[in-house]
Amino acid sequence: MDKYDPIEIEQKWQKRWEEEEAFKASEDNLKTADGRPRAKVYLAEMFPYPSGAGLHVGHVRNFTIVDCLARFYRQQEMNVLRPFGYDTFGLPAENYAIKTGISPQSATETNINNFRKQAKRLGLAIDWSREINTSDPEYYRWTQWCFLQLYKKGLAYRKESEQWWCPVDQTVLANEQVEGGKCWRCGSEVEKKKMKQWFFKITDYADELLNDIDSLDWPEKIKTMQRNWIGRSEGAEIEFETENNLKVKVFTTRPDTIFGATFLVLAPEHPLVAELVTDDTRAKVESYIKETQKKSDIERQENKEKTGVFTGSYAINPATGEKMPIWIADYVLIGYGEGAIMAVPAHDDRDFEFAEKFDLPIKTVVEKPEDSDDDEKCYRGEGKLVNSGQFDGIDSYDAREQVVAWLEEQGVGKGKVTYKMRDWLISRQRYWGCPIPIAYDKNGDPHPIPEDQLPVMIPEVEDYKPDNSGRSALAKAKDWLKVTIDGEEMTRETDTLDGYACSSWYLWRYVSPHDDKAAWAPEAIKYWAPTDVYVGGDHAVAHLLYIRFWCKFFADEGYLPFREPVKTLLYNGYINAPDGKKMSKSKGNVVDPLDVINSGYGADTLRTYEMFIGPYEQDASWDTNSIGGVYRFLNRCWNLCFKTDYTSAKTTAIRHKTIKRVTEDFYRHSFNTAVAALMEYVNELYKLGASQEDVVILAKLLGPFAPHLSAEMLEHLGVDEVWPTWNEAELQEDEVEIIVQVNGKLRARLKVPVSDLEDQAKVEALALKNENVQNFVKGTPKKTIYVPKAKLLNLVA
RNA sequence: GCCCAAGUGGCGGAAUUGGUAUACGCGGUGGACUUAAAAUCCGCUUCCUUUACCGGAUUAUGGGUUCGAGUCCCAUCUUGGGCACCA
Repeated sequence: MDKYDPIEIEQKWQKRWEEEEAFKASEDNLKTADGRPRAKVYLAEMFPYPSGAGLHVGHVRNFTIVDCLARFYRQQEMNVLRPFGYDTFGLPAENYAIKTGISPQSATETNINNFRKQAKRLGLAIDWSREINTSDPEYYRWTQWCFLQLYKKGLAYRKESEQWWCPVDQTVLANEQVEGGKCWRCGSEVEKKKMKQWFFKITDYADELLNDIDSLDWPEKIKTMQRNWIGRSEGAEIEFETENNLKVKVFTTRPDTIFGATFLVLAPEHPLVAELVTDDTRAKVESYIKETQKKSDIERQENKEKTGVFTGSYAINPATGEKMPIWIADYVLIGYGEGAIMAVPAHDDRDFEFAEKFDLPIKTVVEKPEDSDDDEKCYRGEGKLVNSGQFDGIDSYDAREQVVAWLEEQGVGKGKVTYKMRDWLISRQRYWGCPIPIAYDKNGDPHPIPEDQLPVMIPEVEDYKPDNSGRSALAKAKDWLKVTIDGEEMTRETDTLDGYACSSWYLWRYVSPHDDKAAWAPEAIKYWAPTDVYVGGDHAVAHLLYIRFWCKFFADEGYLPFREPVKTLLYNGYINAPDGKKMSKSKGNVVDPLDVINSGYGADTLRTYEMFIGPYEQDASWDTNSIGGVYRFLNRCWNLCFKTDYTSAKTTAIRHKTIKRVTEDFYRHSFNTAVAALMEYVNELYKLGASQEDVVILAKLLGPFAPHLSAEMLEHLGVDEVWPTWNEAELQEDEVEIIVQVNGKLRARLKVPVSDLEDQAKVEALALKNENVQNFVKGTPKKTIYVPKAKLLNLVA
């Protein structure tokens, strides 16, 4: 070989790694070759959905981040688990089946084979013996087992309610899957539909899910989104009695303002509306409710002009004894709190707007402090209470607790915490998902499928289309529908589980992927889990909240010895097309990573380029020119090893400096600057000449980014891959450069021997002798600041 | 509307704790090699002034703290993200 040939080198090493099963992980691998203990590290990317289009440059970035870390830790002689799998249930495969008649099972298999082949071309340090696939019965058997554990504890339950329904995908959606009133997958406007559906009771864990966010080493952005999603509000539930002796419960975060509550507002869907409406208001109320139902949720959100009607009934304010008219309005949402509010127009924008429009009384009960610069008509802040009976003069913030205690004494209210987060809707009226392991008896009551009858297999059908009755294509498998439990004939559930259920536990399956006795083996989970570093660029709320929920649940059940599944989360950015737009087939601006490899650049160049493109957490645009620069860099590395005679140049300091920079950059996940440091190192070696030791270090440091080239170089040099260490003492050059500033502006650079660095008098004298420095100082400086650590002298003239 | 993050050359970006702003790469440009081109190698490349040195300006804008500010503080502008009638 007289030229760097990435294709040849990569084929050679990929074949060898495959034959040697080089990245097989074992929990018995506890000691290094020379007997030192190995620490474990468990790394994973968010496993991909294997689409027919194959690998995308975004996958490459995601996988390479994990791979760089995995190889870095391997080279540091740690015991690394770096598995891989496929998230295969979902609509694309099913829609493809409806269109072509090719079964999702078979399409998925084709896609996985293609994906695996492509992933292997990247030279990933994966333990391929642990590959998992969520639509494999060996896997979803345990997804069903997980469901049954939740069911046993009452955390999987069935409830009839209004649900988001996607008319195009013909299935219900979880709240987390509705984005701005549209389906997360197909983008069509969702509707509300009343259906009996399965839920997971994630709200039982709301408090813990919220509190534990603080302790996570996750990006602040994700943590904030999760906090907002859970949306905890502290306040009170207050009961208002109506004139016809009905009780209306409301939720408020401002019980301190109860003396200012002048009317009640109920959501149009509120169950008490029918009883509150009077004969002379009935027509108006009914037409308003009808109008509201017709309006889509998007319209309701967009048009914030307040609308509403009076029911004709009154309630009594328990604090003041005053009569309060009861209204209905669509700005009050049925799904939050009690679906009803006490309106305090003086201190709430929405209530204020409503009161102005419908001419309802506005009563001030919180005094705006004199120094407040709030000039809104309606004061929302804190202040002294007024017009509030025995609470007058108390600060509104302190009054909250006192008012609640007082209401409690009278039996009309109590403190309450409310969350925006709802329970997780998991039923999907689709074929290509994990069947819910439930059957119904003659009365329609649900029974769990016994664990020894798992898995509930997905039946083969001819036609994958859901019918418009709201049932999945599973309903067409007539024989499959029948099941006998305890001698009783029953009918199977035809809904399948939300795909997010399947991905809520896969990180634990990886530790014992072929175990047929348990979802995960207790010893293996204790050794490997939790996941040390998890890398992905999607699912900030849904998936990343669900795995936390399941983790806490299974910890409570004694199956997991930890309560958070992921220690460090790296949230990587997208790679956009060269024009800065999202890559998409329709725009024709997609860069295919396999094309990049096959064009002659090879996987090492692709990997290194994607790590060099910018900070991993930022979006980046593909640059066809820049990748050439990375290829040139790897060429120069190859040349230093295979085409250059070694010299005895003085490179010790730069070599140690480079080891330090690259190592520290890995610890702070600054991959782009680590590559830059290696580039600088190579440039220096080209200038000064390289010793064999210099090239050995280069080969080792290159390992995480360009593993094939690194392996080729190490083999040639006859050394192992063990990560090098640096010596602080070797970092010092003989001579150092001292920056001389006058009034903070750079005026000279002085070369002094290292031994003089701490000698301020000597450095100062030398600086003052400098002609250019004298031009600005003109005599003796007024003041001198010397910072040897920064190699900087500042003279104040 | 509310909350958060970010603004650095022609471009992607670097500067880890307040201490040499513009590392590294792209692009551009000059040279070597070559009959020629590609590839490769060696320079230069923030802007203004200058043959050059020296000098001046510059991290969105305006102020402030400091011997010293891209970094800290205040205000303004712009961009991106999240939330959005959640009582």
